[in-house]
Amino acid sequence: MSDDREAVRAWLDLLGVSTTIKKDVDARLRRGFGLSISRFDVLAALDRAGGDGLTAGTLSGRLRVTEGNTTQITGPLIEADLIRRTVSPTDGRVAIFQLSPKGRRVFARMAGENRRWIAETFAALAPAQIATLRRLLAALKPPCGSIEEKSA
Amino acid sequence: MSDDREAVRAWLDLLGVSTTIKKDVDARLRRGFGLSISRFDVLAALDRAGGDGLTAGTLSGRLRVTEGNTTQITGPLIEADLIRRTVSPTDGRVAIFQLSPKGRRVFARMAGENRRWIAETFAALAPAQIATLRRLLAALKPPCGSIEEKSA
DNA sequence: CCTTTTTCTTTTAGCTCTAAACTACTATCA
DNA sequence: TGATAGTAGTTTAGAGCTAAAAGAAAAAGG
Repeated sequence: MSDDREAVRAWLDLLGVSTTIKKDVDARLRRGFGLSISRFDVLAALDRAGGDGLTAGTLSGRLRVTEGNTTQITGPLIEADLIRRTVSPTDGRVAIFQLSPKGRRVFARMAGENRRWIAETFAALAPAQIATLRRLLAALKPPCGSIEEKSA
Repeated sequence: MSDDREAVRAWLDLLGVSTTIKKDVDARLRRGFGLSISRFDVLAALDRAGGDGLTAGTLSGRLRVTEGNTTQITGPLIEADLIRRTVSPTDGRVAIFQLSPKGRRVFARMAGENRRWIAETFAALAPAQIATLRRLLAALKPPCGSIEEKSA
């Protein structure tokens, strides 16, 4: 009963903190680089995937968004030559997204700044506390865990 | 350095968990009551505020959204007679939003269900762990804290 | 008073996201 | 092969959000 209310409070705290930090990160990325956090996430996923890039479906899975959204969000990034879109040579249905050289450079700068900002935000917690936080969050995660994707 | 990366991982965990839970809550509220989480939040804020309701500005502050968004989100709720909008008798610029009797009934049912769902989600954590989580989140909060509003 | 400034809210344009309909290509199997 | 079924992406309509411009009422200053 009373535990239920504490759970709700924890949920509101969790949502509030993540929303606030997300808005802050988004504002910083826009001011500093003219790119939203959503577009930054695309660059991050492709950078992490390496030179082969990702298919539209896999990219959508990594970003946890629908494929329709991926189509939309990649458009302006292609326009700006930050990423490139090609069709798979082995399957004409499959779109492959890769970072362009310019995209790789831009992402490197963004990622560095972003890491500093996040570190500042989390400086209020000691390393051991961050570890504890991650452990608690992991316990909450199962319902969304284990999303399988094929790479390339 | 390495701490920076741990902070980034913690941030990604935090955002991922809250996004996943939020989507789940939103889907449940839509299926069960035909209202989005955003609209539910409006009802919750007005319920909590009591019979006098809240001004548009205060409501926006509580929901942490812009006033433009409040104007938009309240429209369909007024249409459905879940809330009512009146103009302050003492200041013609001020809009006052209040729960309608129907809105109060609907919110009571929604809140009960919602509390159960949240409790289930957080059942993976013991009460002491939930307390720890809240403490850690509170430490992260300062940048967004202390938003003052006048009620009624 | 009457103008000017300030405050509160709404409107507008645009971004992010989803669900569902649609298109295009591939795989199956008779 | 050639119809049919399945899979990968795109398009579209609409919700939720923001920033900035616009509107309306109140407060301030001469």
